Amino acid sequence: MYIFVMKGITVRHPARAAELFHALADPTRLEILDELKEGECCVCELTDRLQAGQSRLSFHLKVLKDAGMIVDRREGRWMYYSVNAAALAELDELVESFKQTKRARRASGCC
Amino acid sequence: MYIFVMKGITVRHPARAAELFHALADPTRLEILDELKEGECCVCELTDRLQAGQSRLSFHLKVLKDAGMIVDRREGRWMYYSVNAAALAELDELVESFKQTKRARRASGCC
DNA sequence: CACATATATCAATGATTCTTGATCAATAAA
DNA sequence: TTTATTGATCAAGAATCATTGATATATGTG
Repeated sequence: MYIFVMKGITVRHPARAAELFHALADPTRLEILDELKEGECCVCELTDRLQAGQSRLSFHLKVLKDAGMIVDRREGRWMYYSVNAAALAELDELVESFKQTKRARRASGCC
Repeated sequence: MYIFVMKGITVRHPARAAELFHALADPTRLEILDELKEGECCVCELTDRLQAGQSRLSFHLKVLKDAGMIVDRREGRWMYYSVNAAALAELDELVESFKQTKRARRASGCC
């Protein structure tokens, strides 16, 4: 489960990295993020735009929130969600980590 | 299922993006990638390093390969796997896409 | 050819995830 | 205080995913 987002903490934590990627591993959640990147948005608005049932949307918002991808804010009876910039930075860092230290492995002789 | 990796094709395809992220949403697969980023590697070597059973490793390699994250090459009886640079570029592009067009949504009035 | 090795695939099982509809909690308005 | 609205949570079922052990498919060697 998501605890906090901090620069540099993720690369050596496959479980946390997997959680973050899992949050992104669903078309509905990607569509939610696609909406949220335009700015903060309430659930009812997302329901309209994504043609998704309320509990289904709520489920996916929870996954995204638990992973730290989005944050919420209550205003009256509305919940407003928005993308968490820190998580985007964390994602960047993770993707960068895949590219590091590509040194030559010994050329021949397996196992 | 994965078909091909091409710059620019993914951002508007949530199903493809989800497949790519799903491939990364597992600690074992992240550990595989962590090994592969050091260079091409055969399955038996991964089995040793990751302390994972052969069929389990084979399963995860297939998921990564189907998603286009890695490529394979046969040499004699060994299969060598390595990271697919094009997929890394695609990932970069996807993460970038989360940051685009953060224009202000209308300030008040929900639904 | 017979045998060994490396790896893929298959089948069964258990675990996790997603969807749906129902209910609950909080807030606001009449 | 009753009623409406927004959204979270819960329970059940379906779908997907991961693990394991067994078997199949190369490929190479004697």
